[in-house]
Amino acid sequence: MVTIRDVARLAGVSMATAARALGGYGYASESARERVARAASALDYHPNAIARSMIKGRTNTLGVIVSDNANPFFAAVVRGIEDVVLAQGYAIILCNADEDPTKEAMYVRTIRQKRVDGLIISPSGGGVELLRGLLSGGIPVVQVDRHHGGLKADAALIDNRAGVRAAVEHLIRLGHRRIGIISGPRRLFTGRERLEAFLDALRRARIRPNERWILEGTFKAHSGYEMAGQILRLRRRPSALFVANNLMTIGALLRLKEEGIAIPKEMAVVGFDDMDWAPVLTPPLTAVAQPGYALGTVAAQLLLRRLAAQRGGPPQTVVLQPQLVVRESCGAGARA
Amino acid sequence: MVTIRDVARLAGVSMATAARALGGYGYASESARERVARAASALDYHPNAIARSMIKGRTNTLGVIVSDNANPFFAAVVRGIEDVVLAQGYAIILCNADEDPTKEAMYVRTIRQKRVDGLIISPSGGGVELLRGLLSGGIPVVQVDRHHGGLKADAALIDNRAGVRAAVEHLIRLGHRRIGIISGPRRLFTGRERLEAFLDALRRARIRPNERWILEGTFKAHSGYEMAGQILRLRRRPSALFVANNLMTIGALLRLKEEGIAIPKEMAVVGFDDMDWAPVLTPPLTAVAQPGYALGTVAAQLLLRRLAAQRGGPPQTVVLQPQLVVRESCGAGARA
DNA sequence: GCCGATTGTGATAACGCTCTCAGTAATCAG
DNA sequence: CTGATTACTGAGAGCGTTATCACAATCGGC
Repeated sequence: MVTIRDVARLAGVSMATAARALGGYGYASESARERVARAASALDYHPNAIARSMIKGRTNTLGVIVSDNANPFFAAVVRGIEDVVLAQGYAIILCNADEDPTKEAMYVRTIRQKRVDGLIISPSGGGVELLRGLLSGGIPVVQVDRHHGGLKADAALIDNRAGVRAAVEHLIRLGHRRIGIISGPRRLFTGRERLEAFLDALRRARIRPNERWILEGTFKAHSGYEMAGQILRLRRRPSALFVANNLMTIGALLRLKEEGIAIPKEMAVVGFDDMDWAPVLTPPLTAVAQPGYALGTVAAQLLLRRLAAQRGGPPQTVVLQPQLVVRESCGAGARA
Repeated sequence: MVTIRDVARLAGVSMATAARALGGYGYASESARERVARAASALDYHPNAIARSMIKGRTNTLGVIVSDNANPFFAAVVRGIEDVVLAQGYAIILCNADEDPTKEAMYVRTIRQKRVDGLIISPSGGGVELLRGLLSGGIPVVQVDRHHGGLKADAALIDNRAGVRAAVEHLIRLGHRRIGIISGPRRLFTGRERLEAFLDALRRARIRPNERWILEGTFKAHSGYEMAGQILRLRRRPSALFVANNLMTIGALLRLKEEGIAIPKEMAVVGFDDMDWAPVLTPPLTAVAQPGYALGTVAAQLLLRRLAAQRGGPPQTVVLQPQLVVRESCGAGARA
């Protein structure tokens, strides 16, 4: 690999001068500048960012840890982060932790060793000490989508409660009283929050929740399929079903289809997290749209702000509002 | 940030000994090892991977450049790459080039400056010189999904032609003669290849392609919507439509739905790239399933092989077979 | 009691760059 | 013509590791 020393030699100047000419800082005569540039391109010189990081104390790299990039929601978040951060010259290291605290911890350690300038993480809820370590080591951390109460770090969140409430109230408004839920795992922040909001919404309408209609899934498509099957096997079924994330909604819809259940007549369905394909379903799916891409951009902006103003101020939380997109899977809508 | 020098000082040994104790190489007495370990954890020491890379000449980091991580296909590819590569201790830097040669070039440069150990790229078709530069600089490059003929680098590809042929032959077998296509941009490898394979398949069946039924889209959902609209406006319409990627299929299906076209009766549809939600559509969508995740794992393995055996052998190409998943959107299928 | 091997230790030189500092030559004010 | 300023240059320190040496201490074999 060709170094700045080689460039300097070919250009007939010292390393220092070559560095100044290439880096565009300090003095360098026109002729020196030109000879160095010519030498650099002749040798196909590419500055070593590693060596530069060594001195500058910054890597222009950010860590991003999400649970699963193959989930369209997180893919959108990641995309949002990247778009914002790119303009400031940062690259991102992407990690999929699969909601596994061990894997997450491993990644946090790696990320830290690589001396990223900052970290955006969707915490699984496991050990928070490592993240605290990052913060006290001067590496800003921003939480996305979920947040850990005990961590004094910025967060970009979705108002899950408002989204769930809108969905459930929509069902109630359409006359549903028997409402079931396929929720996420309790150990996950979003899993808990959406379930609690669901129960809250029922309570508010003076509807007593039926335990048999509350099923805890894993946020994976397969579990949506399974849980929907369980609900269908009940003698007394709910008339409406709220599914707490995108993947489980696919599974649930598939099961309902396989069992020949008419939507919304025999079972109304609302999903959490709207997807591109929701309007092409028959009937089009009513869903709570989460602004995933925007969430990523906000998280990135929070991080950039921290990076600009060294360790300034108390943790900040930005909450984005989801939007209930009413289509026809609950009985409402234009062509219902 | 605490360095190995601080650890050494606290443990009462030299830097060299501390490094040996921590790194587990060379000699270090039991007592030294223990004192160093204690000092390290007391100080919350995290080794500086940047400094290590400086010496070792490797960063344990790989570059991944795709067109858009928000596209589920690429998200799956990225996920596949990461899963394989993680086991070998590599982290990945993710870049979205948006099929933009300028952006891609910028990323390749950044990636190179960061001295990644290797690069997996889905090339947009723009300048290939930079990639050649990487290769001649000793940094292995693996192409994924697309490939550039003029680049002597490994590639992991999908057999687009076979996939398209299977889709078109399926339509023909069901009696369709008037078949349209919403293709991808000609400047992209996959765009060209799928269109050519489409024309080939028609030719093989002695069907003369109708130019009005050949529409070039952008591989984005919106263009699927637009192009489907154009087809519907024709006086003489095709009876079947092949859509060359996942996003455009969503757009096209939406348009067909909005215009009240019955699938498959008024228009049969086959999509390229199967998606989780394809079976929940009404009717379930027939599509060519691309093994995106597997493609990522294969690309990663090719890269790891290059990294293990220094610059060994001629470029290798692995071609994965797609699979036509027959459902009911073309008129075939169990419940057609 | 000496030799060679084994075990343990600490200086110190890299890695490739940036940045400070000293020094030279040229320019300019007085 | 002197002293100060400006324009430019190169030597060299240092970022935090690893790797190479030289050297000290211990030990077994004769």
